[in-house]
Amino acid sequence: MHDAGAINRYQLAELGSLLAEPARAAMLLALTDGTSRPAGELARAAGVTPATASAHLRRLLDGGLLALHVQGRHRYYRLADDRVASMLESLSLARIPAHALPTKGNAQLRRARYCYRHLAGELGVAFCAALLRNDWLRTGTRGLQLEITGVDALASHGLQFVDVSRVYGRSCLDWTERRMHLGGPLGVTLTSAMFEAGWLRRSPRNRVLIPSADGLRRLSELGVDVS
Amino acid sequence: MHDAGAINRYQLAELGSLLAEPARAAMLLALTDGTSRPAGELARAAGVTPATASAHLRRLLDGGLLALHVQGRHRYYRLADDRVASMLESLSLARIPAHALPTKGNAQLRRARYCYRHLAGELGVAFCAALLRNDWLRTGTRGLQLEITGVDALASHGLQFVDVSRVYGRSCLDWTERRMHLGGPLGVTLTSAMFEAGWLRRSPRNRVLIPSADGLRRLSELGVDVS
DNA sequence: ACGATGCTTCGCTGCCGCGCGAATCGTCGC
DNA sequence: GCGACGATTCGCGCGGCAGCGAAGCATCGT
Repeated sequence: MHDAGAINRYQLAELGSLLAEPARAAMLLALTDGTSRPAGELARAAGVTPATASAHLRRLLDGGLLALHVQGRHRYYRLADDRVASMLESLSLARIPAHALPTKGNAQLRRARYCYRHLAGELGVAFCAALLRNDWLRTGTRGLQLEITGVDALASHGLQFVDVSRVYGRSCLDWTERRMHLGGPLGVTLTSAMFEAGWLRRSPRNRVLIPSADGLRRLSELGVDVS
Repeated sequence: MHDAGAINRYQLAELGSLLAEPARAAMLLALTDGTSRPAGELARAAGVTPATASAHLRRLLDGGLLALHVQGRHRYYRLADDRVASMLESLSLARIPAHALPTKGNAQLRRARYCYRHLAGELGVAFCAALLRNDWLRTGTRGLQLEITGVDALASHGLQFVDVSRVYGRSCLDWTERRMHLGGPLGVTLTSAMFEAGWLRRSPRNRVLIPSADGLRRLSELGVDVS
């Protein structure tokens, strides 16, 4: 008996074999932005025929890495949950030499981007830091939790969202910043609220998030370093 | 050109195939405590002949997951760096159902354990939280950094260590706590200092770390919640 | 110098699984 | 209903690789 809760060799090997095929890896990477995509599109993304893709998708589904949503004759696949997403992010990080991280270019992507439906990048890190600095976010037993004071502060600056007293966040390591930001259900909730408040909008082409002038002003008022 | 810094499908698949074999997975898991082990021992741990183990170890070495230290006729393998270790930790986390995480039993292991040569578990999380709460730890551009005030505070409570002005830490997600603690070179340095100060000692059998009464008192004085 | 020990390399066998085309199932549009 | 379309299942060929035993190489002990 050793390390209850720890993964065993067979579970790790099973997980590895799910990643071990370039076609499956491509599918997973195509889904890291949190979108749901039909099987045919994933087949094209992976560069294999629909028949082959179907077999791969079945394995990923059985392996618990994907979730399925059936709509008419389409079958939409997405990452099973945000733990799978952050696993993929951390794997990405693991394979990149540390000195290569602060990439030139891609300034927009470094600035603010979508990381499985929550805000990441410099702005995401700064937002999370501000929440912590003001004691609006605390680490409870079940994850990161927004304090009442935080809810009030965000609301007073025009950010409206549902009751988050039972919504928990997770710390998510950022692959460009190598610093923590707010993920999990709480991160998704707050990011969605920013969309609705017009603070942020998505780029149609990639994972870049574009803050509005109003959004930046509001964030700045909340103590977020938007420089 | 997309997502500079992100892993591509072939890199992810290569990484996956390294994990995909139970024998290799067993070897990696046997090394997650940060030890170096000779090839023969790893062969026994994996349940394969030395010949087979040698081939596996070569692949892991070429893949950048292991490092090698030759001493006489022994060849000692260890995890290449702590990014590999935290990658393995995050993979473990990904495969464990959320509701199963707060495991009964293994109280000692949940309490404090070795995570690739730094302190993890409840005590690790609480220690990191205290550092952040007192503004002794800040997130600089190159990683987590200890402030002068933090160095002084720790020193005044009897913790002695080398100059850490250029030693950076990384946030490391904990698989029992699901919360951040301090890893990376800085985490290793501080944990080593705790060993030398007699605050902690290792269990000979597993990854459990046992705090001394004096260590708990010192940590408590530093604002760490040791309850 | 000699055998014992730890580890690697070589040659071989067997098996797993990827990829495709063809066929099948289910749904949508007319 | 009927064909068109998305997706899955089936059967087959082929490549890669895990596993072992035997042999080779380096080092330690005496």
